[in-house]
Amino acid sequence: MSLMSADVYLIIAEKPKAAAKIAYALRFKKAGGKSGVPFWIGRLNGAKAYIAPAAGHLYSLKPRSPGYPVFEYEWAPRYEVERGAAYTRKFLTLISKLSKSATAYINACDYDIEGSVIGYLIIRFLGDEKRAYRVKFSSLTPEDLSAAFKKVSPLDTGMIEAGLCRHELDWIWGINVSRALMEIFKAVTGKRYVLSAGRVQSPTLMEALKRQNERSTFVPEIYFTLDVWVEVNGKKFKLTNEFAPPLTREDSIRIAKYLRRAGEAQVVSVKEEPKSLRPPPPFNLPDLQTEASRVLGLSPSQTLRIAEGLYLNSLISYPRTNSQRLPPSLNNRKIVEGLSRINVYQGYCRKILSMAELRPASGKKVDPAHPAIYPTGYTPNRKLSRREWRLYDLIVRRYLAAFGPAAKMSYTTYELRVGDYRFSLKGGFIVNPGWTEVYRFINLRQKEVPRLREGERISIASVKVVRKYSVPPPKYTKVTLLKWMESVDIGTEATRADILEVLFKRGYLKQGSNGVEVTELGSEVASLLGRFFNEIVSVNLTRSFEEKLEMVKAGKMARKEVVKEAVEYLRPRLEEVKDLIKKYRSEEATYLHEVLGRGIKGRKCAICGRLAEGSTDDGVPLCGLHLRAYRNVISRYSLWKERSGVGFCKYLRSIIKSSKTGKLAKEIASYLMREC
DNA sequence: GCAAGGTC
Repeated sequence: MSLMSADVYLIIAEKPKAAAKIAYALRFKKAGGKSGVPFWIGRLNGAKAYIAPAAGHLYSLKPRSPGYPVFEYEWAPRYEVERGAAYTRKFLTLISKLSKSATAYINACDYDIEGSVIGYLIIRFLGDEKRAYRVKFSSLTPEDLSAAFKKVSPLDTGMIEAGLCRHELDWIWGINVSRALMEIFKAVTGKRYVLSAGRVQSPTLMEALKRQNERSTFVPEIYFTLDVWVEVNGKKFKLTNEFAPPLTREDSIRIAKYLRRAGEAQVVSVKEEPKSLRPPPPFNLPDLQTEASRVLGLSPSQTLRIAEGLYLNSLISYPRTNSQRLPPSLNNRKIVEGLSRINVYQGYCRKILSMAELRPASGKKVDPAHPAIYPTGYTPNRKLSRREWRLYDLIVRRYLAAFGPAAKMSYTTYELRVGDYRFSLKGGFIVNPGWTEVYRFINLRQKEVPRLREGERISIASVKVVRKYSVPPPKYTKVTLLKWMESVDIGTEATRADILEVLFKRGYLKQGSNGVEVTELGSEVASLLGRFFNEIVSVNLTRSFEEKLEMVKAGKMARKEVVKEAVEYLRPRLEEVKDLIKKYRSEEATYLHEVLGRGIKGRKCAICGRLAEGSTDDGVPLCGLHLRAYRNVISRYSLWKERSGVGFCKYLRSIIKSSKTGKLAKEIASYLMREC
């Protein structure tokens, strides 16, 4: 549809930077900004028009009552509801002022469900829903934007309803379950303490706990293999075994004897091949967070915060993006020229500028609203802090690398054999560092190998039987947990790092020696949630939200109906928790203690004192986790006996000594050692 | 105070 004639239009953008791009596309002029919020004036459809920015959500859901269950809420300005949201007030003030002379409203926020809600609420509270339009664009380029404004639509009711529904569902689940947790905590400990649960944070906590439990009850497998070294011209090289490890000690000794007796290996084939390593695509936020952690040791949330600062200083593009592609319209030559004014990049920039065409590498990930992260080419007009500079440097180098030539390596692979046993020896060197010259955070592995001919025989210097242990799954770090969230598609680019920090703030997670640890509180909260609100610890809650929201968007289900379903689901569970708490208070019942794992009634774990869930073969009571560790310790022994021939007591001593064995498994082994 | 989602 085209716009109806109106005297004055008010165009709402999602944020100041987007407003500026819309203004540029529509040739509007910047005005005001005295309040700290810029706006633009121009003409649209022959009539006067304003463009005013929001700053993301300006409204938020607010509870109508304390306590729980609570299903009464209303939309209110964010500065009234949230601490630290005072800055949103000036945005509302400006829009409200401009709205007085406006007679029609255009929602020009990002074309997704949140953008639909952001614009809609502003129009609902400060404008007029009945004289409102929506523009739809897939990028913020002048072409897309001016086309979008030539073909405006009525308000996108489906998207708005789906968006409102998402907010309401997250709110009623999150607020109610959080309040229930706090009430349980108070009943048990007598203390007030802030606890929380939510569709994204709780499955993440659960995942961290699951991994921790796997590790703490882990008992390694033992196996045996061979280390074979050859000697060429006085230099020793370790061979790679191209056969499955023999596993048992007995077989390994037998093969070792055979190899020693043979004394030499024959070169079966020689392969020399060039390998070319293409440059990586420019950063999206998850890639930037991963690399900033690896190279600079920054946490994902620190990276986002610093990147936001660089963005607000116009040094880099919008960082909350999932795209690994640069837009074709981007003037890369101009950006590289800009960067060449910074000394450290000058040499490499010159190389790039001498190329006839600048073609950046690009990845598979796309983002409808924003391109990959790139430097704007402006030089910093203030001194950057050390961290800012290092992150900026990482982004610039990654961007420049995208234009660079491939890195060239030369690899040599020898295939060797001794009888039926096959080995290989590989090495390589850099022919041309290519893009790694500028993105120097990559260490191309160079390894020296001797010069050998096919058919040549070389002497075996040594053969050793080595004992190996399998390793537990790795501890999560902030980065790998964030990647897990990404892999199961919960949270968004903009929120994942913050939600992780919430888990730390609540005291559910803490930074351990080389990764994330779940605290006692974290694991108790997780077990409470699993007992009373099982859905909230699973990623399936997000999946079911997505299905419902799709239906709301398509008009197949009403928002009210979806919300009602959630209320009907939650209400009885919340009442149940409330009743249990009452019972606990009035009758001194021990149930909540039990739920919290500090039971009074019943048998207790012989090792940690928690309520027992089972017992050993000799009838010793154990809690759930120690029972799991016990089963692992017992069941692993047959394999150890088969492969190494050790007796049970020696086995226990070995697993107690091994760094691979989990803490609880060690406790069980120590307990069992009493029989030795 | 509590969610998750935007962004200064």
